[in-house]
Amino acid sequence: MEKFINLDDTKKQTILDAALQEFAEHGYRQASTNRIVKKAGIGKGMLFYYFKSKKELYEYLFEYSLDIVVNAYFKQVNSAETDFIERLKQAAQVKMKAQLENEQVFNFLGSFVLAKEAEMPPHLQKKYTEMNTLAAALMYEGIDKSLIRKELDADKAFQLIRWSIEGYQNELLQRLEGSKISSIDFGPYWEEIYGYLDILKKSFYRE
Amino acid sequence: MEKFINLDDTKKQTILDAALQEFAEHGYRQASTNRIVKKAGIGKGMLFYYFKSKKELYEYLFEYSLDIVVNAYFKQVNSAETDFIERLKQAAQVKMKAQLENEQVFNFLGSFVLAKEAEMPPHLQKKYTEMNTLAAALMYEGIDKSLIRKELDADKAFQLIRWSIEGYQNELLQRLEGSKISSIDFGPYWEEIYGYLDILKKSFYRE
Amino acid sequence: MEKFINLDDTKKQTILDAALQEFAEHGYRQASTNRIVKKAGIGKGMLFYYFKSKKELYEYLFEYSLDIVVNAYFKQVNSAETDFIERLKQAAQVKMKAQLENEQVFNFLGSFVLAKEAEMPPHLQKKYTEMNTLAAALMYEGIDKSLIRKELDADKAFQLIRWSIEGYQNELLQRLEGSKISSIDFGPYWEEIYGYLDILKKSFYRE
Amino acid sequence: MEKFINLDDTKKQTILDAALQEFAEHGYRQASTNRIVKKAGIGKGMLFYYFKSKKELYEYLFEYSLDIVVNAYFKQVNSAETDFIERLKQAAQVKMKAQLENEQVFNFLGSFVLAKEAEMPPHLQKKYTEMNTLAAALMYEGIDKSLIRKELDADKAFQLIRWSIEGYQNELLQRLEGSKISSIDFGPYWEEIYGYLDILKKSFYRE
DNA sequence: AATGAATGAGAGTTCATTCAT
DNA sequence: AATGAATGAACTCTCATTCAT
Repeated sequence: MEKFINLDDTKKQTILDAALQEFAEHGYRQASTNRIVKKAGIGKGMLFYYFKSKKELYEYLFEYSLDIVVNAYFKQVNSAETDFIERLKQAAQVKMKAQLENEQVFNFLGSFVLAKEAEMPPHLQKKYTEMNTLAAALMYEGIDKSLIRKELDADKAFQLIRWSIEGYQNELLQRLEGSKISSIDFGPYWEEIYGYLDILKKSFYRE
Repeated sequence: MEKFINLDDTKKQTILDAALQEFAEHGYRQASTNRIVKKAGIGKGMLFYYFKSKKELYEYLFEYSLDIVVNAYFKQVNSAETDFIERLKQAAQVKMKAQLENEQVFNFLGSFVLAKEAEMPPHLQKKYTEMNTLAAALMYEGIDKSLIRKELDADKAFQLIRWSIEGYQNELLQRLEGSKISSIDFGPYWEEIYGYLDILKKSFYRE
Repeated sequence: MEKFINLDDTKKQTILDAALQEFAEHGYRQASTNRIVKKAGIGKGMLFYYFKSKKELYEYLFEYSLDIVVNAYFKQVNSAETDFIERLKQAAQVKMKAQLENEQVFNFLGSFVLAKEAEMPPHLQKKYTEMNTLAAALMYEGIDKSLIRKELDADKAFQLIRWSIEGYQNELLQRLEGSKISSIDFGPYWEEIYGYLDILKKSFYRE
Repeated sequence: MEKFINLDDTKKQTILDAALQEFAEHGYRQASTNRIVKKAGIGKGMLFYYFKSKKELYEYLFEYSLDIVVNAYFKQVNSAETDFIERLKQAAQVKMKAQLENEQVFNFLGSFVLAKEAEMPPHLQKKYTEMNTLAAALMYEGIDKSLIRKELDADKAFQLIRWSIEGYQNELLQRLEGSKISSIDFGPYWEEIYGYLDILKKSFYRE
C-alpha cells in the first residue's frame, strides 16, 4: 500500500478512478479486479503489488473517500453562521457542489452502505460512524440555541430539524435516481427546500 | 414453487429463515445458495426443486415479506386516530412489535432497496413502490389537518413530521445494531420518543 | 425390465413412445428421465422400477427398435425377386413405408450412431452390426448372379451397387433433414432414384 | 482465443488433442471440460482463459480441423489427373495418409455431423457445407467425361462411382474400428480397393 | 404398484490471488 | 517494477438414482 502511495499522482489518480467507479457500479463482491486493471491500464499483478488484496484496496478507497468528503464538504461548511437552519441550508449547497466535483467518491461512499457488515471489517464501520459524528458536531458547533422557542428542548429540536432535512434529501435522491447528476437543474429543488426550511423556522423558532 | 408451498410449516419456516437471513446479510448476488441449503439443513438439489432458480426464490421471499409487513404492520395501524402525531406514535409501536416478531423479514426488506434495479424484475420494483404508496396513504388518510397551525402548509408539515420520526427511528436502529433485538428494553426509548413527539406537537400544532 | 414387459399394451406403448421420442430428440445423455416420466404420465419412481437405470431403458428401446425394423422392413422385402437392383428398389419402397409408420423408432435408431461407443456397451454395437449383416444377407439371398456381366466379379458388383444406393439414400436424407417426414412428397425422388437404378443396370448387367 | 494461439506449439497440441478426443468421443454436450483439462494437464481455469466458453472452444476446433483437412487432404489431390476413377484412387490414398497423421481431427470432424443443428451456430454448418462443396468441386474439376460410356448420364455415373467408393471406405473403417490405426497393414486393403476400382472402370467406362 | 421428495456428484463458468519471468 | 499465465475454490443449476411412504 505504501507502494501505491509513492506512485506519481497521475497514475495514482487513474487507478483510483478506475477502482472507485468499479466498486460504485458493482458493489464490493461483484466488482472485478480484472475490469479494474483493464480500466486503469495496468497489469494484473500490479494491483496486488500495490494492495495485497481486493479488501485492502477497498479499505484504502474507503479512507481516501472519507478524507475527500471531510475536506470538500464538512470543512467547507461555514461555522460562523449561528442560525442552525441557515447553516443547514449552506451545508446542503456545499454538499451539492462537492458531489458534483467528486461524483465517483460520493457514488462509492453511497454504495458503501450496501456492503454488508459480514464482509466489511468493523473498523470501517466505526470510521464511518465517526465521520457522521464529526459531521453532526460541525453542524451544531457554535449554534445559537436562543433562536429556538423557549418552551422547546433546543437539542432535541435541532435533531428533529436535521432529520427532517435528511429525510427530504433522501427523498430527493430517490426521485433523481438514475439521472446523471451533472445534468440536473437544481433550481426547482432549491425552491422546494426553501419552502420546507421556512416552515421549520416558523415552527421551531421564536417569533 | 407450489412444491415449496405444500411443505409442512416447520420445514418451510426453516428454509425461509435461512434464505431471508442469507439474502439480508449478503444481498442478492453475494448470497450463496450453497450456504442457504447448509443453513436450512436440506440437500443441494432441493432448493432448485422447490424454486427453479435463485431469482425465483428471491422473488418469492420478496412477496412473502411484503405480505408479512402489510398484515403485521400496516393493517394494524389505527386509522380511526385523526391526530397525525398520535397515529405516527401508534404506528411506531406497531412497527416495533412487528419487527420483533419478524426480524428476518424486516432485515430482508431493508436490504432490498440496495439491490440494484438492473437485476431486479420491474414487477418487484412496482410492488415495492405500491407498498410504500399504500403505507403513505394509510398514514395520511382521514387525518385532521386543522390541528396544524394555520400559517403552515399542512401537507409539508406532515412530511417534515414524518421525516423527523423516521430519522429518529433510523438512528435508534443504528444505535441498537448488534444487540439481540429480543433482549432490548424499549422502555427508555419510548420515553425518548415521547419527548420528541411532544416537541413536534408544540411546534407544528395550534395552541 | 420383466416388470415392464408384463404391463398392459396401452401403457407400455405410452411409455415406449415417450422414451423413444425423448432419446431421438436429445440423444442419450441429454435425454431427461424427468421429461420421459412427465410425457408418459407416470411417477418418477416407476421408470426405475421397470428399468433399473437409464442405460437399461436405452438398451431395451434399442432391442425393441431392432425388432421393429427387422419385422416391418427386412422381413417385408420380397425375396422371390431375383434381380438384385429390382430387389433393392422394392426394399427402398418398403423402407420408406416402414419409416412413415414407425417414425419414432427410425428416428431413435438414426440417433443411435450418435451415442458414442465409450458409453454404449459393446453388445449393442454387436447387435447393430448383426442387424446390418442380416440385412445384407437378406439382400443377397437367392439373387441371380448371372444377370451381372460375365467379366465382373458378381459379389463385388453387388457391393458396389449397394453402396451406391446407400450413398444416394444418405444424401437424400441430408437434403430432407428438418422437413417433417410425413409431409414430404416422395414423387420426384422416386423418379430420381429410378434414373440412378437405370444407370446401374446399364453398367453392371449384361446386355 | 488469441491467448491460446500464442501458446508454444507443444502445449497447444496437448490441449488440442485432449479437446478433440473428448469431443470426438462424447459429442458436444456430453463432452466434459473437466475431463479435457485433466487430460491436457492444465488448471481448470485456463481453458476458460484461452477460450471464453465451451462453445468457443468447439468452434475453434472445428475451424482448425477444417483447415487441416483442406490442407492435408483436399489440396493434396492431384487435379491434373483427368480420369475420375484414378483421381478417386489417388484421393483415397491421400485421405488414408492424412487420416493416419491426424487421427483426432478426422474423428472429431466425423462426429460433427451428429451434433444436432439446433446447438451449432449456422456459420459452422455453412462452413461445413462449403467444405463439402469444395471437395466435390475438386473431385470433378477437369474430369474427362468422355471416358464414360456414351449411353450413360456422365454426372450421375460419377455420383454413383463416388458413393460406391465412399461406401467401401466406410465399411473398411467399421471393420478396422478399434485397431490402432498406426498399426494397420493397409497392403491387403489396397488390393481389395483396386479390385473394386477395376470393376467400376469396366462397368462405367467405354471399352 | 406407485409416488415424488430427497440426494449429491458433476456440469460450465468466474475470479481473487500467486508466481515465474 | 511489471506482466499476465496459471490456479482452484466457489458459484448456480441439472440430473440419474434412491427411498420413505
